[in-house]
Amino acid sequence: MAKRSGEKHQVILDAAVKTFARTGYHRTRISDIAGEAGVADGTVYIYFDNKEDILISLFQNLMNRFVEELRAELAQCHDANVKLETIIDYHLRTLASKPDQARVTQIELRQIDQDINEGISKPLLCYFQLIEEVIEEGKKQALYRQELNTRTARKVVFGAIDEVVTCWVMSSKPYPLAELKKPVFDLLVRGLQ
Amino acid sequence: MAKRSGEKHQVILDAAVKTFARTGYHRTRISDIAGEAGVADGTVYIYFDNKEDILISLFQNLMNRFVEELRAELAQCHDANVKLETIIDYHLRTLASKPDQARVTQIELRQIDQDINEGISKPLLCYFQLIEEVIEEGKKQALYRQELNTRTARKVVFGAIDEVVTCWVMSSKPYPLAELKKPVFDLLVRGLQ
Amino acid sequence: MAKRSGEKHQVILDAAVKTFARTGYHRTRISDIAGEAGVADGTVYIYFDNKEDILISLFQNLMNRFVEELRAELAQCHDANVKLETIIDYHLRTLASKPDQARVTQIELRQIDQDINEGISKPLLCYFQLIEEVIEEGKKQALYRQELNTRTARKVVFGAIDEVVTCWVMSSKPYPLAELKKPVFDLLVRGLQ
Amino acid sequence: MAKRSGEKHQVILDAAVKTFARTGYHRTRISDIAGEAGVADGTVYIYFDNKEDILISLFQNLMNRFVEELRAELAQCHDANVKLETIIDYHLRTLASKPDQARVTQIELRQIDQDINEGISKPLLCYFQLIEEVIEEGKKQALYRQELNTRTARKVVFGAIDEVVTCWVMSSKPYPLAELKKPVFDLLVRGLQ
DNA sequence: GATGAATGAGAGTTCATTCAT
DNA sequence: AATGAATGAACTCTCATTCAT
Repeated sequence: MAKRSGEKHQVILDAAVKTFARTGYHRTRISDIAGEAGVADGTVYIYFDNKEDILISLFQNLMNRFVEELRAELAQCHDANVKLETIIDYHLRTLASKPDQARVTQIELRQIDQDINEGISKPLLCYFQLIEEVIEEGKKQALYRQELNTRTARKVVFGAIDEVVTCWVMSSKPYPLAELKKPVFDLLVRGLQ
Repeated sequence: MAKRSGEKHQVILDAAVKTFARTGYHRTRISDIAGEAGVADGTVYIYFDNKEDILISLFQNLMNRFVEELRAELAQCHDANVKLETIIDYHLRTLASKPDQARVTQIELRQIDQDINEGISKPLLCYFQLIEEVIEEGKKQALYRQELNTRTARKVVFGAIDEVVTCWVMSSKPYPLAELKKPVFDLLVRGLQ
Repeated sequence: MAKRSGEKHQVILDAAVKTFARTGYHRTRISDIAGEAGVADGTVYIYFDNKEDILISLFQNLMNRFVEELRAELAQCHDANVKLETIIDYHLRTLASKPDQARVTQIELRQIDQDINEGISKPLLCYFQLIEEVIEEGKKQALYRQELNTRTARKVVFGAIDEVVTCWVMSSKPYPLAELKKPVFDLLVRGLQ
Repeated sequence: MAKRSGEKHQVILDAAVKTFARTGYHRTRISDIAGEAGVADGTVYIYFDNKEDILISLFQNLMNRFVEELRAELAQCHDANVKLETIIDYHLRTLASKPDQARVTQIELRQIDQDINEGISKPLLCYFQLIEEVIEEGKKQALYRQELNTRTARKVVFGAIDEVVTCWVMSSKPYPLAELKKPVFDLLVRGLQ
């Protein structure tokens, strides 16, 4: 059984983000993470069940904070369009500021059988839920078409943002991700109307 | 080094799709593929350099045919909107009809370091190119906004379709993927206008 | 090095018998014993040098008490046949009443390199000595054949009892071990005469 | 799945006997066996499932041949006493001539959870069966007491022989094991009468 | 004396890849 | 071209033992 708290827990998690981003999930050995964290190999197993557990814990940590903070930002606006803009802005801004985490989220995380793993799908579903709520709100506010299928719309919205981030992560030349907020928002909001 | 043709080449490729889809790329052993193909383990190495090469060849095969056929269909229409609809329709239709390939494309393929691997990115860029051409055409036909950033728009379009397919692949309950063509098209076309 | 007495010493020993009997020596972790004893892992090492030391201490404890008590019972009879009967009776009775100890004695103890380990062989030799004394006595009392090789006879006697106990320990269906005293005694005593 | 035949199979088995006898089962590493056999570590796993499987295969091999040959020898005598003598003689002679196998049988084999492992118990039960048949025969021939409990008698007989061999294996000074045949037989046959 | 987090050596096992046939 | 037995590097995970508190 793995301990879910403690200082070392976080140290290992931080080392894992760095190492996964640099080396890739499958090429990363437990000893790489342990070395980066400055602990013994065995110590990793005090805090995590195995390598996959580290990656999932990582993602859960990130996503929980992500959704929480995003919800807080959304609470401050009432217009669905503003909320949509906030989602896009927050999503891009957050990942742009943490390239290592972005890489892990966009690339390494997909190295796991996602269908089986509810450790990944559950936190993600929270985010999906959030997007769908905003779309529903837009429909109620008569900003978006009534015949819009909320679930499909959510897939389009998330898919669009996700692809924009993935391209940014994979790009060999760096460019400001946040600047894509406006064109993406323009496109999506018109699509929903 | 590796022989790129021959009857067995295709037999092995077919076996690989099936096995990757069923077991997942990393959990699939060369001997599994060889067994499914009815050849000896060593024979696989006559036709492919290594395991990764199989996955990439698979994808190149699929994408080459995909882009080729799509280009043929697009050649028959002139209106950019119709072309966009054709892209979405063809994309969804093709993957819906070949669930194993869909799974490999959406899930297993992402298990490889994509940034390094131009074997994956090149065929994909052809498809991206195709989408961008259609968007450009729509701008020329004054169907789409002139200030639209073509590259960003392409990301939104591809991201949307890709996510729709991924959700379908990951879904535990089967549903008709092709039916999502209309709502996705409606959303994207309005976004572009 | 290790403290050989104290209340915790016995607590740990008791926990070890239980755990070895349940899980087997090699599959038992120090932390299992510590957990069962309600002490910290490190505490075990205050009282014992290592895992093997626990098993040996266990055996020495048991055998010392065993031989001591058996000697006391034997002191009360003079006829060698009665003494032999007492040995068999006591051996079977003792182990029958303590199944955990029986399992450790018959099975787990044999998981150690016995030839090297005088911690095991010494207490055992005391018991062997005891048996040989009784056989010698029987020869002096003209109950047993003069040409009997005492050492070989002892091996037969001990081997017979030991095997009977082992079979009982390994049996899936429980049965009364003590009832085997009479047939075993009958067989052995005739053999010695 | 492990192959049960082939030249290497036997080579590995021979190397395992030697290594187990020299180093002890638990201290023997797969690489030790592989090295002794002159094959790669991985090759061992083509022929055996794991380390335990090697030990068990070893024992099954030995016991099958043991029981088979013993049955052949017994077929040539009709008197139960002669048969009993043959059993003891064959048992001692066989193990005396193969000290490595004797050590594995008497010591290393007991390092495995015997109760769970029918790979060990089944071949052993064949031998037990054989002994019991001879005792039954002796009762029918009116050589042995009618009230003798066959099962208990078998335990005494086997336990006696087994202990004699164990003592011989553990002895620091070598001595001729076969010479113990006569005293052991004398003792057991009188016991049975 | 007691704790229990941390250690790190160690071994079993897997499987992509090779190559003699 | 085809085979498949053999290879051996690679890596995860365990757990007895230590030691700072």
